[in-house]
Amino acid sequence: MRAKGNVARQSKASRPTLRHVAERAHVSVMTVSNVVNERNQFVGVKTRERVQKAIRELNYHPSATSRKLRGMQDFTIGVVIADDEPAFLKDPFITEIVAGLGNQLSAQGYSLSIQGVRPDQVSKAVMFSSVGTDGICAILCGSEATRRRNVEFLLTLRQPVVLFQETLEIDSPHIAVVSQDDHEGGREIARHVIGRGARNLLFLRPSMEWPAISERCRGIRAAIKESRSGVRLTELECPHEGFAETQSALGRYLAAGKAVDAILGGNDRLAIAAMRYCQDRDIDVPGKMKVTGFNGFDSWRYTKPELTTIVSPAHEMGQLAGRMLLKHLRAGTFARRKVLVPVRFQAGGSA
Amino acid sequence: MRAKGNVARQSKASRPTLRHVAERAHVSVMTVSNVVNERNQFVGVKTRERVQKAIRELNYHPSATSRKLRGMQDFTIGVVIADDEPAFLKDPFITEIVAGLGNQLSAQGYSLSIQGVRPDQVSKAVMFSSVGTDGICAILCGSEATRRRNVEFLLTLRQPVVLFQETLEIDSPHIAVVSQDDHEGGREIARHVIGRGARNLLFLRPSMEWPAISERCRGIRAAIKESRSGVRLTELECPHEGFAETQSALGRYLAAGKAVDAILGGNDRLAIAAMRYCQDRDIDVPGKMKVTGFNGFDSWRYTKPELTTIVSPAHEMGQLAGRMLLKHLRAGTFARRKVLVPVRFQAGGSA
DNA sequence: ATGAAAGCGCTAACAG
DNA sequence: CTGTTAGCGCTTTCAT
Repeated sequence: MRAKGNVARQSKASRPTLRHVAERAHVSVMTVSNVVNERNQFVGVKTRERVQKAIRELNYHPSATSRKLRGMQDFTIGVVIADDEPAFLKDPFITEIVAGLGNQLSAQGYSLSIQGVRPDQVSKAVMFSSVGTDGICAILCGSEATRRRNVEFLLTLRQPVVLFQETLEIDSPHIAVVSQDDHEGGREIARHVIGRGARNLLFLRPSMEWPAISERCRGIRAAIKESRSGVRLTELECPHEGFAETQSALGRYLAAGKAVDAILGGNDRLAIAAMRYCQDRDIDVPGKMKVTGFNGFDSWRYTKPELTTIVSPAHEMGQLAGRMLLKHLRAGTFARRKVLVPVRFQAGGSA
Repeated sequence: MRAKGNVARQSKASRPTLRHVAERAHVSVMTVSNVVNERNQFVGVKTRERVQKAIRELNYHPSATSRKLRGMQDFTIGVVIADDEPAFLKDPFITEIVAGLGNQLSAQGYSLSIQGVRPDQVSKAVMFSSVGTDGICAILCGSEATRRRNVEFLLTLRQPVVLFQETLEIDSPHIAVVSQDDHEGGREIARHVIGRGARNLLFLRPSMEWPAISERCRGIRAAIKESRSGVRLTELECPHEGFAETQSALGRYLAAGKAVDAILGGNDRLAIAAMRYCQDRDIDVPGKMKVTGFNGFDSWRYTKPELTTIVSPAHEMGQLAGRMLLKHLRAGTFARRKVLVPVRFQAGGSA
């Protein structure tokens, strides 16, 4: 199937190749290749100009796929985001990671391929049905068993993998984990509210299991233990993480007469829902009820009083993952298989 | 360079190929290929089992790159997001589009490649340095001249292109534009505040030029014209779109003694910044000052009173773009080159 | 039902 | 400086 003359059909089949350029410039394909790749030492000035002219006239763009096959490198990193909802980029924590990763990779000539997928469908993702990446980043969620299974699967790909916020113990030299210090974040935030007199804490967690959430909760427990006071903690699961659902779950809990003087949101969205719920019922924040969030990116500013929260280094985490992956591609191994990035406590008026 | 024995080096070089599987199963590569692609009619049952065993044992995964080259199709759509800031996925409008697109493409066996890039660097994006996509989606911004140049460039790629929210007139059968009805959205929101008595409107626009913002502004002007009243509109540019910067720009404007009774945010973030500014200075919202946003996804719920805003169909726009692109890949042309998706006015308490 | 050959577009290695 | 050869991993076509 040859090109159909000069009608610019918009299809791969009709895109010019090195050979077309070579014929047009009356040189060999190799010379064109040399020009395209700026190996100027190997090409005479006049020849180069002729070739460049042909390239322009034919509107030649090299085929990434051929280069990849020939070079046995894909110059692509794949990102899989496990999520139950189709809006897999809703969480700013995730978008910051992806943006950081993407920027880092672009700067090094790599592409980013991205896919959102249900936690139980990871191994069936289009991204893995055939492999066109040099390395993988994954943000997993779901039960330990599900995550374990997905990690095992990723290992079969024979590519370096960076996981975010994963707490499973993994014993492979080709899997690294990048996390923020959620434990310390939880500890700091609990210490803060306890220091301000709170005694009955309520932790709001999304129904979907994210390992990071459990870490935050463990941090809170650690702070309670350290305080040696009679502080109590209850966990409340908020189905679907939606605004209205969160508020009605909270409403049911409070209506049952349970004493609560601090609500610790597993993330900012949960915290804001709770705060608005209180304010709508004239429960003074922070007077009667302290409210804290987690992973403040922008939304902590949206409320009045501003949200006391933990600022996440998500963008840096993405960049870091990119650097680690590319380094593994060169070195064949990860220098560090576990990296913990510090978080920052940020006081607002809500607690 | 052969594989290095049985040590599982984690590199492309050592990944098993069809040939390895074929040797192990004592069949030809073609037979393995047939098994992998489930062309069961061409393979005997016993042979198939032997091959599957070899595949499992060697941990074979087909090479996407080879398939792409051989099939002259990349099964990949590229998304370029022009943005001045590195956090190119910060805007939920964009993430919803990307998620919608990604979901649609995955469902059809396509991958999504994504890159954020400065508006004046689009043509230098890694994504285009060599072409490994079948089609392109672009969210452009910047001046008309810049966008025009970028569109021209995209045309040289000889691929179908879907642009979001683009207002330039483009005359190519291979470029389609998907937009939400920003004009109507602006009109509705202005009509609303005017109906409630506002006479001096202030439109907050981000300093980066987005065509959609201009559309919203035009819609506002249209509503003012229709109202046949002495309503006045001023535009205020908010540098960097940041919270503090927006507030100080607004502060400077109001301090100059200009009369304003309604602030129309070009997007929700700007609106929320303005609303918080007013509330901190005891300017009653909506009593003394009406405030409206645009593109409410979640954050409209974060404020008290809740934000009156326009709900964007961004996810659907992404899905739609995906369908259009894949259809072009089959049909060689776009059925419609301009699609306008309706928006929905959503009343809150802020206006 | 199975296999051999050819070639997708590109580049490393070498020959002139 | 320029050209020829071979081959990356896969699938289409044709032969057995």
